[in-house]
Formats: sequence, structure tokens, C-alpha cells
Amino acid sequence: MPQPPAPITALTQVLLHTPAYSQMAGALSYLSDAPLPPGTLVRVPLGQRELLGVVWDPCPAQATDTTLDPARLRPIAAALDALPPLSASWRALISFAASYYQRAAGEVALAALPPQLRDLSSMQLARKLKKLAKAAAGASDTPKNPLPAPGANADIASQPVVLSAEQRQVISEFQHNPGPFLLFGATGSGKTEVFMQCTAELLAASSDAQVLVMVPEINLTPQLEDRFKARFGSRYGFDAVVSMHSGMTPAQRLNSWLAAHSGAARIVLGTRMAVFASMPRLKLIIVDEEHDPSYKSGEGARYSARDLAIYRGRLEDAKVLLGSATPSLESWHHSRPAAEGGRYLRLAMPSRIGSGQLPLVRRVDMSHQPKSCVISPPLLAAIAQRIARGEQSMVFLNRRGYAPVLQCTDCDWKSECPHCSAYRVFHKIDRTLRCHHCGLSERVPRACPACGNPDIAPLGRGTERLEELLAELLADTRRPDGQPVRIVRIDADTTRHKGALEAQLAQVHTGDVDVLVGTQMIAKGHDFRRITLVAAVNPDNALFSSDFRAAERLFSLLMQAAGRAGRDETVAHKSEMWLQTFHPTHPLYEALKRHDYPAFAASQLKERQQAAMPPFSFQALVRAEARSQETAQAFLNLASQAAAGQADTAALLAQLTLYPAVPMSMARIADVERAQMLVESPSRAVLQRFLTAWQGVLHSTRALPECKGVMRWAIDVDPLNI
DNA sequence: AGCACGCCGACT
DNA sequence: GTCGGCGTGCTC
Repeated sequence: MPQPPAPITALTQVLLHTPAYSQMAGALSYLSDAPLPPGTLVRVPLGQRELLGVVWDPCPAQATDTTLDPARLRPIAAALDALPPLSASWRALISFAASYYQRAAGEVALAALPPQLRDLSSMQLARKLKKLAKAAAGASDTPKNPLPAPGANADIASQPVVLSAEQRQVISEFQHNPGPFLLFGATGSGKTEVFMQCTAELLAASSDAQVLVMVPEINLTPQLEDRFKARFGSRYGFDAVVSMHSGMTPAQRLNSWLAAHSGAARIVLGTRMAVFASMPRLKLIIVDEEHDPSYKSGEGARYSARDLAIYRGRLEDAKVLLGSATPSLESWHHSRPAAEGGRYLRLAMPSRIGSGQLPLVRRVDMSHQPKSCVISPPLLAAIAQRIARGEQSMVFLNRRGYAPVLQCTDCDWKSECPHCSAYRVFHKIDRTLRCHHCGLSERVPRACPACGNPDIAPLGRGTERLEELLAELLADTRRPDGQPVRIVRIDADTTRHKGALEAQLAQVHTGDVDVLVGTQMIAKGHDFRRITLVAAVNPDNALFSSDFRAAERLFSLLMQAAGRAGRDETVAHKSEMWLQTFHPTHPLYEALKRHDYPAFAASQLKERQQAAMPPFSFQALVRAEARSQETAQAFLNLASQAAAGQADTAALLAQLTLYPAVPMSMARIADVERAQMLVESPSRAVLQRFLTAWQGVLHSTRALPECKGVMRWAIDVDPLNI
């Protein structure tokens, strides 16, 4: 009997979740019966395990790799060929992100896929896809509303929308330019409406176009989803709008991902992870609140979803629209006039919708107020006045808990955390001392643990104490209906349980609340119609911070907070933003008073340019963790020295600066010491080349006996916190 | 990253 | 006598 012909065994490159070090950084070679197109999802054996992988584009270096014994290659276990392969531009995005952020492509690729995909058989997948296709076909067969005329202002949900002149202008610019765009719009200027108009525009332009909309926080997705579903649901099907964020269950995430990948989802709303969503017909990416630091990932590949959105737009030939009332200085700089080298088109909407005005900013000079008062008499009077008028106030303090430190009145004892370089915060509500970094929580001691003195006193104040203080100060104030004042506090402690934030916000909306106390979390996104006073109790801290981005963040936060006041035009004319400060004439507050972001940005950019800081230089941070600070620093310093001893890294040293290793601002968390080293260059390309070449040096340095205690290290490209 | 293999302390 | 700690090493 003649043997059947041997199956054609094609060499296939597969990307797996393998780490960047060892010899497994790139794709691994497998055999398959038939050549599989790149982008196909496969299951392959690796050692004892079977892993999900992505067929990758064969790279020339790999093809000539002779170190691999062909006899030891293993075949692919299964191809998930029910799923269309991931597109070339998706693969290019993954490759770019991996190389730019100095991680393994496999790690980035697999992290971008829904985890559920790993334990689904090809058949289960096929079944799911069929169901999705059916739902999508059903929706498009029965359009509920006729197509609007191109460029029409009519709301698709059949409520006519009246656009402001500024909105119409911006939309027209959007239509006639390729972008990327930076929409610089005041709070309340109607940015979301512009986003929806631009979305409508592109969805109507082609029958299968997809739009990606990103927001910084999970909290903001439900309300955005509601708005987009209300607007587009009846036309494209309610299933055509899906969300993607880490708060979803694995099953939900898989469904959204499949909907996006198959094209059934026309609009994907999500947090930073959504930038990697597979969207074969992507035509528009919107990044709302583009300045928000949440777009930068803090672990794994430390990517910036905003920056990747720009890159992805170019790859996919999709328009990119960034929006903010206080753009990041990077984006602002990129949107300078093209003649000066700007690459984004800046679109401005300086006015609030209707007759709404921006709140009047009032500064209270705390050096002229009673010593160590928390709420100054004029601010208190203003709040009381609001209450008497039946209006609401919002008071901010970016510290939760009762007091940030507990101190013995006799000896030097303070409530330090034994495991972190931080104080434990006093939470009066359950009489605990809690470390906000490692989570250690203990009952407050009855007496000083050091000297036995029973007098231990809270030092400083958090939201809990502020709430208590306000309750005392306003005890005799009455609402118009004669009832006592109602105060509610919203911070991470009061919103721990699911749905708690929504419930508390609803309370504010219905008007049951007169004074809202909270941390920054109440400054973001939520519309409170009846708030006419917003107060920042103690914003000065950030003014003289060692972090060069602190001012930018403070300005943005205060601007956003100010935007919470007077959203309703019937109260806008009397709305106020109060700042309690010891530096009332500080340029940041002067600019804020005028609501003048451009002036603030100009002065910041000038400073950055003079000091050669981003966006006029490019930075990367190497962070190391070890049991001792010395070990962590030694590793970094040794790796720095070794860079001079290797040809490819040494050649670049003249064009960049390697600073000495220093402890991180939070040097110790949970008994782990952390150090960091800054690498800076005027050239992004040089920095990139250096980091790529330096990776190997870092790995071999880590293997040195004097670096034995190094637990882990990571590179953070374009770090936000230095 | 996982998951093996491998060599030393307190328990059914 | 085993169970289990996590130190090295390998996976196409």
C-alpha cells in the first residue's frame, strides 16, 4: 500500500503571551497543515500548556533563524477559523505599541483580546458569531427611521437639535479636514453633541463604518452609553452600541469584542483598553477629556490610549477627534498653527450653550482669615446664602478620611504605616487607621503606642472631617422649607459598593442635598443643574509640587470643578467658584479667574521650553522594586554604567541624559522599596533606539549577583508622574 | 508568564 | 515517613 501523501506543513509564526526577556520575545514557530493567514487566532502547545495565540506576519529575521531544530517544531493544536483574522492595521497597532512601550508584542496582543476567548472552542465561537450576525442582520433590515439628509442637524431620535453657531462651525471644519482634531471646548459648550454629530456624519457616510468613543473613567460610560443609544439605537439597533471597560463581566466583554470585531457594533464606547478593540471598519476615534491621566496605563504595557488613538487613526485612515476644556499641554502644543509646526487642527468652542455663563471665580486670601480656619467666614456665608435660596453647593478636598495623620500631643509619635513611607489616615467612621497604599487597617489605639499618653489628636483634615465641620457650622442654617441642612459626602469610601455612586448622585439631582462634600471624583462629568457654588478648600498644595505636571493637573481639575457650577442657564449668572488660597495672585489662579486656558498653557509651555521638559523633550522612566532601596538603586545605576560599555547604547549617550537613580516619591509600599531613573532626550527617535538597545543591558544587569534582590523592573515611556 | 523539577522543614 | 516552601530552568 502506498503511503498517503504527507500533509503540507507550513511554517507559521505565532504570537503568545510570553515575556519580553529570554529568547521568546518574538513570535514562535509552529507547523500547520495549511498556511494560515496572519491575524488568525490559534491554540498552540507550549510546554505542558495549550495557549491562545495570534498568527503573526512572518518576519525576515525569524525566517533565517537557524538556531531552531526543525524536527522539534510542534503543530498548531487548533485554528479558530470561524473568526475573521485580525486585520493588518490591528496587527500594526499592536506591533507599534509593543515596540514603543518596550514590551513583548505577544503580551500586548493577548492583553488586547477578551480573556474569555482563551477558553472557547472553535465551535462555541462559531455559534456565538452566528447569533451575533443574525441580530445584526435583523437590525439593519428594519431601519426604524429614514436616513437624514447628509449634514442635517436633525436628531436621529427625531428630537430636533439646535446647534450653536460654534458647534456648526466646528462640525463644518471636521467635515472638510482630515484631522487629527483637538476640540477645545469650554465646559457646557456642547462637546458631546458635536461628538454625536460627527459620529452620525461618519456612520451615515458608509453603511458599515464604525466609530470608537473613549472616556477616561468607567463611571462615565453608562451615561454616555445611554446618550448614544438614545441617539443612534433606533436607527442602527440598540445592539450596535457596545461598551468596553474593565468593569464588565468576562461574558459581556467577549460579546462586545465579538460585536466590534465582526462589524455588528457600529459604535464602541470604552475606557483606554478600547483603543485596542478590533474594529475592521473604523472611521472615527473620539477621545473625550483627552487630558485625563487615566488614558495612561499604569501597569503592563504603559501605553497612552490617547497617543495610540492618534497613531491608529493614521494606520486605519480614520479621523481622530480629541476633546477637552483643558487640553494636555502636549495636545495643545501639537495643535499650534500648522505654520509653526502644529500637526493637529485646533477647533474652538469658547462659549457655553444658550445664555449660560462661566462661573465667577472668587479667591479668598487665607492669610487674612482667622488662623487655621478650614472654611473661611466669607465662604461659609456664601454657602449659607445658597442654602437659604434653595441652591446647592459643592465643596472639594482632595483627601479622604477624617485626618491624614494622627499625632501624639506629648511625644513625636505619628501614625506612620509600618510597611509604607506614608502616614495611615484616621477614619473616624469606624475608628480605624488605614494606609491608603498597602491597605493595612487597624483600630485606632486608645493611647499613644510610643509613650502611653492617651491624648492623640488628628492632624490636618479630610473629607470626613470637612463634612463634620460643615454640619456644625451650618447647624442653625435652614433650607427655604424650614428643614435642617442636608449634607452628603461622595468619595471612594462612600462609593465602595456597586451602585452607591449612582444612588448618591441621584440624591443630589433630586435636590435632597444642599451641600455636597467630596474628592475630585465629583468634579468629573456629572451634570448638577442646581449647583451655584463650587469651592476648593485647599488647592495650594499642587502649586509648589516637585512634579512639573502638578500645575497642569490642578488647573484642569479646578476648571472642571468650576464647570460643575451653573450648568443650568437659569442659575448660571449667579454661579461662583471659590478658591481658598495663601497665594491669591498666583498666575495659575489669575488665569483661572479669567477662564483663560490659552494664557495658562502659553505660560506653562514657555516654562517647559526653557527647562527643556516635555513636550520639548522626551522622557522614559525605569522603575525598579527591591527589598532595599540600595539594591533597587544599585541595579539602575549599574545598568546606567553598563550602557556606556556597550557599543549601540554608548553611541546614543551623547544625545540623551541618564539621571542618577532616586527613590520614588512614594519610596516604600507594602515593604517594597521603589527607585527610578529618568532618561531624557530632545529626540524621540534617539530615546526609542536607546531603550530598545538598553533592554538587553538591563536584563543582564538584573542577573548580576549584586542585583539579586531586585524583584521587578519596568520601563515607562512618556511617564506622567515623575 | 506558567509550570515543571528539585531539594530542605513541620505535620496527618 | 509525606506535604509544601519557592529557587532555577525551559517552553517553538
